[in-house]
Amino acid sequence: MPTSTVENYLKQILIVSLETNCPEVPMGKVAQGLSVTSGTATTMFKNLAENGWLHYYPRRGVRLTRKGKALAMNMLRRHRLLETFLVETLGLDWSEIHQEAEELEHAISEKVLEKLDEFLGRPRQDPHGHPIPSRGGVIRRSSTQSLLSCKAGSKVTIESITDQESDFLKFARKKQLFPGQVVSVLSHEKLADAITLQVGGAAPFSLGSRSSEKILVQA
Amino acid sequence: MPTSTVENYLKQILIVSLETNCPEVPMGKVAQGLSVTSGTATTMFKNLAENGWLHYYPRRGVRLTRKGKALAMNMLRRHRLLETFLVETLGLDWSEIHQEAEELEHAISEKVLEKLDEFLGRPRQDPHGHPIPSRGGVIRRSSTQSLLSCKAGSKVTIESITDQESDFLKFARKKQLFPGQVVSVLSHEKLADAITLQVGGAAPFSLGSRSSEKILVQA
DNA sequence: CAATATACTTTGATTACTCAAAGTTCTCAT
DNA sequence: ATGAGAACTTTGAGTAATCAAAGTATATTG
Repeated sequence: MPTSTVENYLKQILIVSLETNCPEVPMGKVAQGLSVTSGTATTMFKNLAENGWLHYYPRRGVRLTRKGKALAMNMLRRHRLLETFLVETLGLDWSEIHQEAEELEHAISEKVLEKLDEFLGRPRQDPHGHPIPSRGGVIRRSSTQSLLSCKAGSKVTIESITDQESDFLKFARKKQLFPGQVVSVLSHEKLADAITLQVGGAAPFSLGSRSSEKILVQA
Repeated sequence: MPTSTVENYLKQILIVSLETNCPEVPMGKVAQGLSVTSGTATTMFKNLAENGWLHYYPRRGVRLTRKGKALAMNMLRRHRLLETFLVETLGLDWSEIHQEAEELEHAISEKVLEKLDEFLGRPRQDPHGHPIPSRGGVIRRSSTQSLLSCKAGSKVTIESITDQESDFLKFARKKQLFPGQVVSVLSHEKLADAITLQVGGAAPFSLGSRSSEKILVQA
């Protein structure tokens, strides 16, 4: 039985590999994502490799085994179903659910998870717009296009917000940036590192590249 | 911030002290309840005392401080609200919820707990018939009368089942022994250590003293 | 190609638990 | 009041996870 620390490492590795579209993940990204020192992550990687969760290529990175990926996918499923429950059923705010789910995902059993999935009506995506893996670990491929890659004059639909920071999410909601919303790109100044948007009839506003990268869209 | 181990020790101490109606709890009962060796519990007690959760009287036992009791009550509240949720909302079976709640109670935040309480309609008791402490840590006094103390010919109402063992709970349900049920005591043979009951129109059956002690009733 | 910077690994120590087994104190029945 | 047994404490050792700091390999850049 994996400890919750093991679960966290594997989930983080999966998240990075989904983000970068590359199955091999460097040590540093994982350590940073989990807020541990690089030495700690190295030690843990050797441990995880010994237990068959991943392959460890020193100074190069890690790659999840089938077993490791299955567990990581399951963690993502737990996390996203719990987030959905917290928003849909209990009425918590979009911006405060990440940390809550982060704790609960290690405590919920497979049986309860199944009942919860059923209770929620087997949702396909969480409140951030992220796809929820199926019980078998299959996940819908996310859009590769972010607001940053949109041309001036285009009109796109928000698919998801790939950031868990409460402050950013609060800001996004205030500006009506959430899954399903239609956004007009008024201008895109590559050199100024800024993109100007309009959502619905509200006043136009600008986002820098850091922020617009976090918003995935569909044409 | 207390670890979940600390939470478990304090909750166990509270449970024993409620059961025995005595605020001072001997080491052994706690160690046994938590399935740890007596040495482990002793070490932990010193630690808990140092951190102000309880008073430790060597070779005599422990007594929760105000702070310790507050946390323990809160754990009981979490546990019982979660059990209620698992049965009422998700439809899990009465007999399988204890272990599930045991894990979740350490992971749920105060905020989510509040929302859950509201969602459930602020229930006063859990599926086993145990009172749910209020947010302030107030708890309804449980009945001191068990089936064991009932005379032949009496007719009583079940208040609660004070056992978490899945097998016993399954048996109890099969025999229609659950909170709210009315039971007739047909005979009570002190020497034979047996009590014979009838619930509704079903066939009478007998319980030993171990079992009948676990069923609290109101006249 | 050497110097440096970056990314990673190793080492030694710490914290929060846990157990087994040896040692101590207390109680109570003779 | 004493000696046996129960209940408790102490001791020594182990596991899982962590960090800081020192060490090593690799890439980049002048």
